[in-house]
Amino acid sequence: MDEELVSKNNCQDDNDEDRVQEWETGLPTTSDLTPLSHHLISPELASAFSITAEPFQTMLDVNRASQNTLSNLRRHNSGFSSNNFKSLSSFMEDRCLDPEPIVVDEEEEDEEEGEEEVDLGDKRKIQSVECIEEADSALRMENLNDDCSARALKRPRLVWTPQLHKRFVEVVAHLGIDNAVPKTIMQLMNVEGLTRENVASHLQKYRLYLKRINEGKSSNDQLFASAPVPQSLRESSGNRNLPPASVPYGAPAPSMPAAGTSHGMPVGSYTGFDYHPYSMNREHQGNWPGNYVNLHVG
DNA sequence: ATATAAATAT
DNA sequence: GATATTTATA
Repeated sequence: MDEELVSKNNCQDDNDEDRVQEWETGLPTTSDLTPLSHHLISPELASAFSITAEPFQTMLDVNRASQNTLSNLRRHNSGFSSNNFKSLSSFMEDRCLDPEPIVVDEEEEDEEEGEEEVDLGDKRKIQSVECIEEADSALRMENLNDDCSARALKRPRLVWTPQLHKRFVEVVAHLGIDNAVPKTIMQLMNVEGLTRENVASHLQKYRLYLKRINEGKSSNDQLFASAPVPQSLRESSGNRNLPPASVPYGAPAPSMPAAGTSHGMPVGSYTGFDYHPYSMNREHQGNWPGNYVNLHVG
């Protein structure tokens, strides 16, 4: 008897999904919308009425706001059919022409020590975070540089989406382990907003992962074991072109996580490096907010 | 899983 | 001695 109910619900979901899709297709694309840089009133008028203009918003801000909205929605509808969100997420994925690496504001992570202090005098340097926009940018350039550099200081926690990680792996493979150092990796990944320390941190984990794999091998293999990346992709010296979008990996011994090969999840998702059978990881359920996307590769 | 600090290396 | 990399902690 439950089945009937379930199928009914499914129908309902399908209907909803259709309608949402219909709704989505009717929406204007980003290019149709008023540019973020466009001011609704002229500066003169604004100052005449002592209206202070809102700080310039980049796509990053917009995306972040959208993420917050989504996560809030999700929180308030805990049992809600995730289809709707998937739909929404894909919507964002489709529409955002200026993708950013997904970041997430830390919230539930600050259990210990309630001292976080507002960041002041932070020596964190924003190395030429180009707020790229190939389009007409002459005007906003000035605003952008102020605002971006100022805003970039806070930098929420980076989430290594499958896409990002894939890119990372590709670049590392392309460089070869000798040249794969944080700065170079970062540059070749060419992902806006990605910092060197982001990469360094990830690289540390990745190396540990590689080590684990190689330890599992017989000592005989140990010689070549240092390179679980196909030789076709390895280059010892200069950087040529990046590997073509999807790399045909020859034989990743224990499934390489470059594409999603994890646990029960939909293909394409990625919760970390899966250490084959025995993983020291648990707590794998909760954290996958469903916001992926936004790899912007150059 | 990430970020950051501390220790080294260029 | 600044800047980048690696390692250790938070």
